[in-house]
Amino acid sequence: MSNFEALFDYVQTLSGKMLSADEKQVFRAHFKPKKLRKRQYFLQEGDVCKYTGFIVKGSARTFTVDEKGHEHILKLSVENWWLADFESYYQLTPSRFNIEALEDLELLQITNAQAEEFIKPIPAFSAMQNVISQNNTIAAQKRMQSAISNSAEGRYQELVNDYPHFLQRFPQNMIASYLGLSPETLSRLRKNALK
Amino acid sequence: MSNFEALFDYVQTLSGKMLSADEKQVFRAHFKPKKLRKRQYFLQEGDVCKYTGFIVKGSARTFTVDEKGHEHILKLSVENWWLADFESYYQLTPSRFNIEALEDLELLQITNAQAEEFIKPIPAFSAMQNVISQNNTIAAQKRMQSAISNSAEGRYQELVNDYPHFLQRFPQNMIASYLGLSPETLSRLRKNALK
DNA sequence: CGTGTTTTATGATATATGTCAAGGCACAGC
DNA sequence: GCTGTGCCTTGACATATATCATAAAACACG
Repeated sequence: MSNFEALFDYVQTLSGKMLSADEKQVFRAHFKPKKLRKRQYFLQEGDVCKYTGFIVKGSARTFTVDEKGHEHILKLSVENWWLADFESYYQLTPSRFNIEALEDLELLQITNAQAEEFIKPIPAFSAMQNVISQNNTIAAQKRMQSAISNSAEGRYQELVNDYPHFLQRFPQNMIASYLGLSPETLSRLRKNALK
Repeated sequence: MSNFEALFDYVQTLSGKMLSADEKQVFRAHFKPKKLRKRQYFLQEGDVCKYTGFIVKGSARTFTVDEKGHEHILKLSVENWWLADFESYYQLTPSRFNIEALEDLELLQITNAQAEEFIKPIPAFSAMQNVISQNNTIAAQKRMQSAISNSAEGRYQELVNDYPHFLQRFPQNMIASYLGLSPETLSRLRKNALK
C-alpha cells in the first residue's frame, strides 16, 4: 500500500486545515497508488492526460520534442508536487507534452472528474488549491520575467538561488534544457562563474 | 458612475452562474471606480500593490527596468483582464514591477482583504476564480514553452496567432519588449516574414 | 573489477540577436 | 501648415549562444 500520509501532511500544511478521519477515507477511496520505474512514461505526446499524480517519491520531467528532434524541458517535478499536463487534464485534449520518470516514481493519482466530485468539496483540499494557484501565479510570473529580461547566466543564477537542490538531483544537461540553453553553453557558463 | 455591467457580464460568463440583485449590490459596495489617464502609473516599483483592478476600458503594461535602464514588458493588459502584480497583492510585499496606463484606463478596484471577506463568498465569483486559475496555468505553460523552445520568429508567430489584436493596439517596440526582443530585431523579423 | 553508456568539457566555427548610429515617416499640438 | 517627438527602418558591427566534433570523466551494471 502506498503512503497517503505524505499527501495528508501536504494538504494540511498548505491549507492550514486538518482532515477528519472521514475525509481521509474519501482520499483513500479515490486516489489510486501508481508506481513507475525510471524512464517509464507517465504521459506521451498525443495522449490525453487523464490523471494528475501527487508525487510521494521520485522525480519526473515534462518535455516536448521539436521538428529537429531536440528536447525541451518545461518542468522538473519532485516530491510534493502535482504531476500532469494541466491543459490536457482540464480540457481532456491531446497533450503536446511527454512526462517521463527520472527516478522511480510513487504517485497517488486521480481523474479531474473524481477530484471535482469527491475531493474538491473537502474544505482543506479547496483551500489548498487556492494556495497552490497563488503560488503558481507568482512562480510563473517570476520565471517568465527571468526568461525575457535575463541573460543565460542570470537565469542560471536565479535557478541556483530558487531551487538549489535541483543541481544535486538532476544532470546538468537537463538543467540546461530547463533553462532553454544548450548543454555546452551551461558548461561554459559554470566554468566562468567560478572565476 | 463607472460601468459595473461589464464586470457583471464577465463574472457571469466565466462562471456560468447568475448574480442576484443582492450580490450585485455587494460588488457595488466594495469595488471602487478609478480612472487613470494615459501614462499615469497604477503601480510603481517598490510600492505595495494594494488593489487589483478589473479593466472596464483601456490598456496597460507591466514592466521592470534593469540595471542598464532597459525596460522589459512582462504583461500587456486590456479590457476584461485583472490588473495587478499578484505577488505583491497577495503577500503585501513591495513590488518589483511598474504598471502604467498605455491608454486612458477605467478600472473597478478592490483590496485583497475586501475581496476575501465580501466577494469571494459569492459563488459566481469563486467559480470565476477557479476558471481564471485554470486559464492562467494553461497560458503560463504555453508562453514558457514558447520562450524556451522557440526562436524569436517562432515566438512572434505564436503571438500573432494567439493575440492578433495586440498588433493593432500596441506599438511594435512594446510587442518586441513583451517577446524579449530588441525593437530592431522584431522589425527585421517582420520584413523577412513577408518573404 | 571491466566495459559499454551517459554525461561533461573544450575548441573551432556558424548563426542569431543585440547595440549603436543615422535617417525617414507619421502624427499631435500649436 | 509647421514643428517637435516618438516610432520604425536600415546598415555596420559586436556579442551571446548554438552547433559540430572530439576526448575525457563519471557512472551503471554484468
